[in-house]
Amino acid sequence: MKKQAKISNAVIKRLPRYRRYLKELRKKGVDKISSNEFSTLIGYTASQIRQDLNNFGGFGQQGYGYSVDGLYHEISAILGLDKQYKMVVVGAGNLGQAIVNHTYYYKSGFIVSAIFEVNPKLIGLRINDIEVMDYENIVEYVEENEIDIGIICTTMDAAQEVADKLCFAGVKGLWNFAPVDIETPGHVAIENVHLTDSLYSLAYHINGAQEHNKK
Amino acid sequence: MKKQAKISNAVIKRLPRYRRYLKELRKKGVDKISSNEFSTLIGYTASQIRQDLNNFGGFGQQGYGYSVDGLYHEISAILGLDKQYKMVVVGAGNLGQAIVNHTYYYKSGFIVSAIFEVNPKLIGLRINDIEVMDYENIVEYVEENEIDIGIICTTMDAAQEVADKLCFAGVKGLWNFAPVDIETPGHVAIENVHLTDSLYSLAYHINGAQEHNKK
DNA sequence: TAGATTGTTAATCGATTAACAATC
DNA sequence: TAGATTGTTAATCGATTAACAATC
Repeated sequence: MKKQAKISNAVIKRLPRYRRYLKELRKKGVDKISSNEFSTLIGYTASQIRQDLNNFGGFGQQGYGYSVDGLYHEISAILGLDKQYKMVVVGAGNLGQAIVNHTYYYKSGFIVSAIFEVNPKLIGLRINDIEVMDYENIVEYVEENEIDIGIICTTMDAAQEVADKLCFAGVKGLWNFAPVDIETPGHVAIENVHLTDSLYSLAYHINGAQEHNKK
Repeated sequence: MKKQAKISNAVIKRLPRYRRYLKELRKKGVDKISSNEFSTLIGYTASQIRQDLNNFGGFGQQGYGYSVDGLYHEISAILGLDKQYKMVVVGAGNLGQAIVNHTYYYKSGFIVSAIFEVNPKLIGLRINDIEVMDYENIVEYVEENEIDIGIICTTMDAAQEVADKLCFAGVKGLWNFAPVDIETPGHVAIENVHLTDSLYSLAYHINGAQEHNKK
């Protein structure tokens, strides 16, 4: 088995977008699409689309294009969306609750199996029919239930310690919403979502662009 | 006034991170920092730090380094965080509510002044002391109150129409959480936050990397 | 002044785009 | 077969890193 060259993160970050557009096309009953047609729709160059897809294999057919349904399933498989993931949320605040609901609605393969909290007033409650458990028991739970993903919705201060515990307990990935950059051992994937940073870059674009001239 | 070269989005996206680290340093009472020390801390090369900052002006002092407090304020100003922003949230579901709370806690300059909904059961309620209003009245409200930012927490189907209305009513930027790519006229800034895409790229990193060999 | 560290130019690296041969 | 469109190599572009002169 030939070792494949590492695929750049820029490519990976485009895959979910390809998939979204393919899903829509599929819903509309479109059978095939050429890289040129796809380019017009999605806003990447046709060249980039072909390059991106060819990182994973030749999914198209010369003279014809790409099968919408076929490509949709290929990309889903590449992303690992043909598998199931067991997740725990840490922090039952507003954001934690929203994530529970959000994923509940949209992501069939991503199952939130428990929520962990330190606040005794919240422990024992059910959010979206998922139990809020005592943070004390998190390691035991994650180990026993073979949890894949930990979702960190804690304060900034607690985040790294929570991450360390989750990694120790054996999760394969962390989805971090706390406003710090979480560090994980090399074998644990990490996706930092910095909502505040996102809002700040929006603020820049609203008014910053023309005001900061050098000299 | 010399026209400045356009600053790449890669640079802009790093600014909030610089600011976060500077804020921490400031809290710890650190007065000055060299690009080398900052590099160790933040994980960018010293060269990149100096390049990034010099897009906006010479904030450092040769032989000394950068003033933590000074740089913190400079970056804040570049991002436009010395200004206030009036915002409306569209969609009072879980995500909308979480955003209201989230920004309420963290962002002093970003004020949510109303939430808009189509569901009559929610209209009239108060979330975090902010009124939930009828979506029917959104254009009038945004115009009269000179709202700067619209936050879209609707379904995929409604998102673009909501965006169009907000742009028509005069917002300067949109923060979109619906899982579609929103289009705006050139003068309206747009920041798409695709949480689902983020989760999917995490899934890829959990298991995808080694399984998709070509041929 | 000597040492340190920036600001800035030059070199390198990586990602995107263009071109075209392969092939359906 | 001829036309279309991919897969892939080559060219370009932009972003990052290295090097060093300027200067505090």
